[in-house]
Amino acid sequence: MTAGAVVLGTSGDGLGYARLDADGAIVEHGTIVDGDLARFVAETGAARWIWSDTAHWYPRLLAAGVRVARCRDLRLCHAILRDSAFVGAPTEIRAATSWDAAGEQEVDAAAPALFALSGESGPRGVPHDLDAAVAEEVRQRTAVRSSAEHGRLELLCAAESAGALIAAEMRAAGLPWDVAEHERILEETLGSRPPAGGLPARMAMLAGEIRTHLGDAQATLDAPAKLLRSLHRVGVPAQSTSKWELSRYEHPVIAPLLQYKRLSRLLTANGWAWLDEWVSDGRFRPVYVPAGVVTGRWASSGGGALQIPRMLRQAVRADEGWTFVVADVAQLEPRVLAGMSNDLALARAAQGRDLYAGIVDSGTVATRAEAKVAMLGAMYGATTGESGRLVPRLRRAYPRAMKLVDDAARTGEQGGVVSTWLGRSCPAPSTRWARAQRQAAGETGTAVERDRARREAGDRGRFTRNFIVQGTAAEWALAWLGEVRSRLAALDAVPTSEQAPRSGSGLGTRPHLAFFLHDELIVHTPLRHAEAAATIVREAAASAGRLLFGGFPIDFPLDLKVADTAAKD
DNA sequence: GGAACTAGCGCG
DNA sequence: AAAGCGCGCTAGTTCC
Repeated sequence: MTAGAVVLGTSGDGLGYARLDADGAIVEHGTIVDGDLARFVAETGAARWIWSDTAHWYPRLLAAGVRVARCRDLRLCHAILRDSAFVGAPTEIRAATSWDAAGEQEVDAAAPALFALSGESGPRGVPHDLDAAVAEEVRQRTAVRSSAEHGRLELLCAAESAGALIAAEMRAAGLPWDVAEHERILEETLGSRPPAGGLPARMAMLAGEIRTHLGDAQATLDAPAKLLRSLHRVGVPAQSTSKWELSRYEHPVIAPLLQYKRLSRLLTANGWAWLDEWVSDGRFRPVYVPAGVVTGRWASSGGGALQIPRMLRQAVRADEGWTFVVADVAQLEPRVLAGMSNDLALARAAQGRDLYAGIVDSGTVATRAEAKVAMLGAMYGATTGESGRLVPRLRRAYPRAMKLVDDAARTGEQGGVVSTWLGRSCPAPSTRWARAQRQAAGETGTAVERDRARREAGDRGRFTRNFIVQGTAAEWALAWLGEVRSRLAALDAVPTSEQAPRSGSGLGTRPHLAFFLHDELIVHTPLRHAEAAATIVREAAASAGRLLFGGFPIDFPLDLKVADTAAKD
């Protein structure tokens, strides 16, 4: 049983709390002795903690070894409710306030930014004081209750808040990273580590080869415009230096150049400098930014956590005595689309393992590759090429699903707002966009302006078309993640001898989430709990499907493995 | 000498 | 082949 809802915030010179009843009335309030937040939270026990910004409050709790089961992140929920088309009539939540501020990033638990410790809100940050939090919580409850879709909005706010907890915990725990293995990959691929400023051996060799073919010993390889001119001089009429473009030409310079670009990418994005900066004590600790993407997907800040290249995944290595459960959802977005649109034909094609194979089996297209490119085209708004050619076949086979994305595109083109399944709405178009559309419609502008307006309308249509699907997929993933988190927390702690001390904040006493990337997660688990953790990950996927789509027969099969590395096969 | 920009490529 | 959505990051270039 929970002890209800408790708001935390600064109060006077210190910290205070306020316990709320179901109507949002304060039933008890007080100050937190000595500002000892961690002790207060630990002693209060189970509650739904309501606070301004998880990134502000939670890291210091984790640093003290205190984990909470549930919270309400007022900043994140404010952003959802403020913009949601599911919140009807004008409510206070729509008024411009300091709750519109961006969140705090990174609060390093070991050395917090000054403003993060002071209890004051940061520059242009959300307010952290108790009174403001209580008032905002009441506004949010009113907004949710006033909605005809209060069930969905409540679900979304709960999932979003759970995600905020997870983001902080995953940073605290870190992703186990084998520095020696990473260095082995670097040396094998690039050659031995160069002195500062130099090029690794294999890159230097390739550079020499390329310059020979370019007939210019001084040729610059890292500046696209200059490289393009060098290529033109030796008869390669490329329009850009992108690898797709270059690979179309036959010239002895192409192969070493493409290889050089590949190695250069590894060196600059994930080379030795990256290791030095981002991996310490055997952990990669990125800053996750919940809802950092307009669709509700997470973003990350620093270290490129969401872009770990496949070739480095074998450096993700579990602690001794521990292992990973690595799982991703097969074709999450089209499955979510089937659920949103109530498209039983698409749901039937999705039943079992491979949705694209199901589309082929239905006779809609001939090959799996065609099914994939057609489905991506439908969700992204492809109009040309093979993808654009195949989309009409999907329209015939899955009219309900296709109507949903086509309608979303039309709404967007006309300047309207679309929403995800649980009620996250896309931003309204900019005033500049709207003005350009009005002028084009009134045929007052030049032909160039009208062309531009038409193109921008199409851009926005493709955005809103994709928004509903990508955003709902993000909601499904949050529900999955939240369920995994709470069920892992209920597993028994392992004996001290089997714990992972480097998974900070006491998270190393039992299986914990270690990584999340849109439709994939990694659980770091003691060997003895690996099977239980795998079962939880699977069952949580089914649970997330039911939470969003009730009894609608769409399943969410996982590619799941228990392994010591995160390498993809 | 730094801010704002582009090109290119990694991830889903 | 690139196309059609959403990102972050680095290096180079341009502009103040």
